[in-house]
Amino acid sequence: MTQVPSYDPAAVEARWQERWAREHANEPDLDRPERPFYNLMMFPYPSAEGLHVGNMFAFTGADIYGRFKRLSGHTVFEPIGFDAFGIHSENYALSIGTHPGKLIPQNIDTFRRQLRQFGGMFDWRHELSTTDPRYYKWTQWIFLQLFKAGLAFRKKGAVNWCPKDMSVVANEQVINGYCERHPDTKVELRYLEQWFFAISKYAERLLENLDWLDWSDSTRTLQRNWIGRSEGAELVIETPAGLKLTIFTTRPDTVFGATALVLAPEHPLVDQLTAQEQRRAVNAYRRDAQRMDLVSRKIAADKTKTGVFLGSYARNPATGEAIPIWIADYVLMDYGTGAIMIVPAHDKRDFEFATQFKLPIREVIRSDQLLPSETENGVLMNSGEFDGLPCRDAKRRIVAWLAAKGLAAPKVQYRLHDWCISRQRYWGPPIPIIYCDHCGPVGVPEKDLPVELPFIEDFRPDASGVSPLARHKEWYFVKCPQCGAQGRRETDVSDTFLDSAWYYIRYPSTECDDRPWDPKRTTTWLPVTSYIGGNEHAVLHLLYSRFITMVLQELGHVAFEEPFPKFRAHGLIIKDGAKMSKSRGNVVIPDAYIQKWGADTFRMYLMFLGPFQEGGDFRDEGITGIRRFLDKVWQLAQGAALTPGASPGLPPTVERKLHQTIKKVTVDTEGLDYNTAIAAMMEYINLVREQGVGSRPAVEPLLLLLAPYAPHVTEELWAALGHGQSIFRERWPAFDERLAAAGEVEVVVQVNGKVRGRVNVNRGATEAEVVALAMQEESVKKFVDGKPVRKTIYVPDRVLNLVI
RNA sequence: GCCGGGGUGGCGAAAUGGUAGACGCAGCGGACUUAAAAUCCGCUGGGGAGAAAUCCCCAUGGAGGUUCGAGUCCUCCCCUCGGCACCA
Repeated sequence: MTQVPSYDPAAVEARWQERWAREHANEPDLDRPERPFYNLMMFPYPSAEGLHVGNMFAFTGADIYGRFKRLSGHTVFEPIGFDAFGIHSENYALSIGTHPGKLIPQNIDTFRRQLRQFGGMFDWRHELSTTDPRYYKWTQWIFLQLFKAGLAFRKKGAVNWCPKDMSVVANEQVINGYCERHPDTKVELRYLEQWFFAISKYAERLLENLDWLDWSDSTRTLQRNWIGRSEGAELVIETPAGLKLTIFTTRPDTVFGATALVLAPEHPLVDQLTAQEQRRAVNAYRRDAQRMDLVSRKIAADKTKTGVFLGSYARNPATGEAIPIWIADYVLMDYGTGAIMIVPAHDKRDFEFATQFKLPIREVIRSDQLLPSETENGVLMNSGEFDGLPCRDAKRRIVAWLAAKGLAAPKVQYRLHDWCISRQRYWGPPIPIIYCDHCGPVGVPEKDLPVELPFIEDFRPDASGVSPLARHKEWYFVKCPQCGAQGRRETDVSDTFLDSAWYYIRYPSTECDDRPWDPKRTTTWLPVTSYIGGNEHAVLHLLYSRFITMVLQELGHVAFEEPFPKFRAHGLIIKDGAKMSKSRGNVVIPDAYIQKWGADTFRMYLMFLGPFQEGGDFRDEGITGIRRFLDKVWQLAQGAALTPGASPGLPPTVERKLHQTIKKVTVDTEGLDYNTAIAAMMEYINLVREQGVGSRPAVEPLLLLLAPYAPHVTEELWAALGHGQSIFRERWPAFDERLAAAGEVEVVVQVNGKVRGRVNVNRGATEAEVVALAMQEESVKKFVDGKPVRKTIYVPDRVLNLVI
């Protein structure tokens, strides 16, 4: 027997990576695709640490899917790029005393090398970086489109200010009141004028479309919760002095039980509503509330309620009774109208507040539950003509009754806030606006784009609330494009999430310089066919991208309103039971593993760890199992390559297993169930080896099934078997349902639901035949014990249950 | 507090309401070897009976229920991970 060459992953992988690059094997003709398939994965932020295992896990899962689609006859476009602007990069550059403009290109080089090494099917011709002026020129252009449409506007308001980042951060970047990037730093409340995008106008559409998007349920749920739709009513509350206040409630049915009106401390009508003798107390309380950052206010949820009586009264719109007006910091100015009616009997917080300040508690709902009850399943009481009505009906009836008096209107309220995109930092695309004393904020004319980010050495931010760019007068002062007077540039840059909100539209058109994207390419390739990424972006990137796409569609720039009709969330790779993070020091860098085991083994190992869509705990003990499997494949294929002459056909058991395996791997790969697909291939090769069938008909289909998972070694073996062209130009094997079905099956015989025996029958045997056979089995007879069989249940080809 | 996902051998995990634990790791025994590694073969949830082939009982976080039959469906509870959180 001739000796087969041994499997040297490093050599095999280097050879094929070089060849793929040389032959432009992964750069499809985007203008003449066959069944185009846009396979997108979330582009990485090029950190200094390099690609970590979490990235690899995500990219491998997406890459397998892309390669599978390519073998299935699609022209697959699988681009990659770098989300390289942003505070992450800037902070890191600051911490090591370098400039992000120098740091980022180095990091990108590292990422490129790593991305090639793991064997991704990337089309490098279409690589992009958000920091490239050729890219962010169009990010700025998108800002201008929103500005022109009135969807980008300036607003002064309470914003989250991170003292470490020395910048405003979005609501989405605040976690429990702490900065997303500085878990030990509380975010402060500041009142600043900022640029906002009117995403809340799109709340309903963003929510509705979730019903038909083919997305992981987990992601859809996260977005729904984030948008936070509440149905209720706005009620108008009048004061004896004739002032009108609007409150929002989801429980208009409880209005008869409202015993006080409570406003947020910042509410604009507080001054007017405060009686002379309460002025000092009220002002003191307001000052305290102002000083408090958002965090303390949020954390105060478990603390005793605080508040101050304004000394004035309003009328309960239902009863006409005078109810006291208070301010309390548990009422938030940025939700609803900043004012609420309190119904202590049927709301936990209102109950706490009323108890604290000895306000009356009036029950208006009767239910079986203990009080105070927040039930919506009760029946009204103490509510005049509405007594006896179930809550649901009462809601409608009471709103209609008050509406007739001009005191109510149905209202849908969302939790989603407008998107604050201003950042008082350096490392981002400058917001393309010029302030003019005569014309106000004026958009930079499109012909003058990009507004290039100047290279400045002193990019360090300060606590002034003004971007470092403002310190550079030559850049800062500029003529107003409208009237020619001296104007000033906007010195804030935009949020990184704006960069990543449209990169997928740019990818197919990276060559374009006169337009953000080529219309024909865009029609061919978008929306994205399949998007795979992490749920950590469910409410940031994915929501912003949907919003930007909706706006672009409305403005006529693209023809689709949803960018990602199909999205799958992959799981999280954790280490020792915890999320990987630099602070925990448990980040796994893949390079050493790839060096030791090879990219193919590492790819498969990551996919075998657990279900792709659930993730798993990274531990490297199991990796040998994958390597042993690839060694077996190598031995088998090389053996077949060395066997001359015509190959004999497969024995029936192997042939059946082959078709079962093709079926299983096809279905599982399509469903991203990679762990079970790999298990099926292992079962197959175990059988082939046991049966000693090392021939081409046994091996070649296996190589095709394995190719998306282990692209390098399968290319090598495919070539060794004498094929002149890349395995990725071949076709995915088809399975024959009849061959996959066994001729003979084992039917389990149960007596009263317990397994008592097994009989072998031909597939499709009748119930009578199976019963007859079963009754001859000693083990079955023993349990039937001569008693009459009362009932038989037969599941064809699977199980027979005798009930006695 | 609210909304989701989970809880199955020593470990990672599999199971359209139909043989629980496929596949892999680790472990044990054997072959090869001076030896080790690698490789190959066998065993491997717990308990019990038997010389053995085999056979029986128990077992999917806990307690009930539906069903001929439940890891899977229903009710209640416990634990855990993730998201949101004074959102009216």
